[in-house]
Amino acid sequence: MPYDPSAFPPFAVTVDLVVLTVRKHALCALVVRRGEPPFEGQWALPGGFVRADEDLEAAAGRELGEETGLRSQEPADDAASVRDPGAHLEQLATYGTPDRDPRMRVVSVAHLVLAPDLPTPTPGGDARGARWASVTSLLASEDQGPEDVEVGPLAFDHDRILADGVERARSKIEYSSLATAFCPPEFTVGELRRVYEAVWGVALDPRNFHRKVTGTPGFLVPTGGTTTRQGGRPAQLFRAGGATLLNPPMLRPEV
Amino acid sequence: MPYDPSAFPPFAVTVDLVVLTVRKHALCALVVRRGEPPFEGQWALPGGFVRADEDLEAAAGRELGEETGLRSQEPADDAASVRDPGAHLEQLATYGTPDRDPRMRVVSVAHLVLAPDLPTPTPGGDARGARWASVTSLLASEDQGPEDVEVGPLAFDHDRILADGVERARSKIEYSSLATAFCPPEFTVGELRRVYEAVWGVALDPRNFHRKVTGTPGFLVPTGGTTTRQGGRPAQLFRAGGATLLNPPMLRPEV
DNA sequence: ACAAAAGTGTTGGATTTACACCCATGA
DNA sequence: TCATGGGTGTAAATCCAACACTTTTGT
Repeated sequence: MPYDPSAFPPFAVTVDLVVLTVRKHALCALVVRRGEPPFEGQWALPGGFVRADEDLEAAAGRELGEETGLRSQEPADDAASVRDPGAHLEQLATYGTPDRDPRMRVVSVAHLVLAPDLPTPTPGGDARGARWASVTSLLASEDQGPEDVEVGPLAFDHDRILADGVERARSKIEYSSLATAFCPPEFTVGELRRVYEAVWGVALDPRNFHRKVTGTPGFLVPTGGTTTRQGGRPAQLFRAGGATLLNPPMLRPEV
Repeated sequence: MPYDPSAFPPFAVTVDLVVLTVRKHALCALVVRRGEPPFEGQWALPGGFVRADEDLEAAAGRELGEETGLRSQEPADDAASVRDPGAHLEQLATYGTPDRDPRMRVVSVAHLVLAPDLPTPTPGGDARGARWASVTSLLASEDQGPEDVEVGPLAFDHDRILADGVERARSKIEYSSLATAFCPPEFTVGELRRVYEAVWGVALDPRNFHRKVTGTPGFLVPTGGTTTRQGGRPAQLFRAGGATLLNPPMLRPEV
């Protein structure tokens, strides 16, 4: 088939963001309220158009900064991760069903962001209404009654994008050190365990968990400090080590 | 930021295919020779434009059929998998670096296809020049000398897309039953083992492999027949069972 | 003293690995 | 009979789940 650059069908390309964090022992996602039709007033995932000369990942990072003030840090530049609450960013999947946007043909490249709990309850930036909502309430709203009435079904196909992102996060922390992206720069083993418990929605044995993560070489490096911010006996503080793969993987208990 | 549908930057959206199969104990990818500039005469991954009213996965399936005559079979319709050599198709990733195509801004949604070894050595269809090339020769051509001079570096960023697809296939057969997609409808345990060995490039213990795959409930279902097409003692024939997840996973030996 | 969270030790069961050994066919 | 691949048995090493038990703080 000969290639005719002037005859390609025109598409709009956007990035949508599944921004996840752990707050109060629950997995939460960032949602924004739409200011214009379609789906005006409804909640949606943050996102926006890719600019004409902008890389996809750069567009996702830009939108992330505009909505939350976060900065993604994929290649961890030296000690930048200490002074700045960075976040993990990766491409999730692309959604391009012809009628997913009633106005025009839009292909959206969704990205997944894992961020530590932010000091600001409501993320700042130029976002109109933005809030954290627990993913259980967001994902349950399709089938069951309105558990959290404030956020109904999300706009467009964002419920599915969110579900895909949550599933990706749940499976990826099994075999990688990605769960540390939910933690502040320095954290305890117990705090890391509560991340796993929140993301998976299960209870883990603290003793076995401790042995597992401290026994994997390169996964955690002790900083020397301790803290009692969780109460009880002082706990050692750790930073994420260089190891990005967790082998053997963390085992997710049966549901 | 107000939404102006008439002002979005125009993008071309394509699908590119990483079609993998196992031939003669080697993992091979389908490549086509480009007939026009840019990269005229160079080899590339098969692909093409997404039509104005076409789903992304449908576009990938259509291109697959045009290039190979294969049909994807994601939702395995009853016994269709028996009479037709189906193939596994899934979305891989999206590539949209601004200058990846010198002519215009092109965002390509790459898909991964795993297919059984086809009876036709050179895939038919409307493809000009199409051939299978071993991924080791394709991926080695960047660094080392031209091991297989006929296929040099691939056009555009297709070397990277291919590498991502191969890595996805290698990791996914660890914990899923996806390796059966490389096999004909009925196959032996030894044939399945040779798929793993070709994809991973390692040797596996035939006895332990046999116990592992036959001992996982729902993974393989015996058809009752036997074959001696590999020589030696007749081997039982199996079909892929309903189980799509392999737990505990197949362990990939250290390299 | 007590509660709470952090850690260590130990034991039984499951899984993996390595390899000895037997089975059924074609040449 | 021999080569070839298919398949079963078994013992050592390893890994994981469960839980008793000790440590160190705040109240």
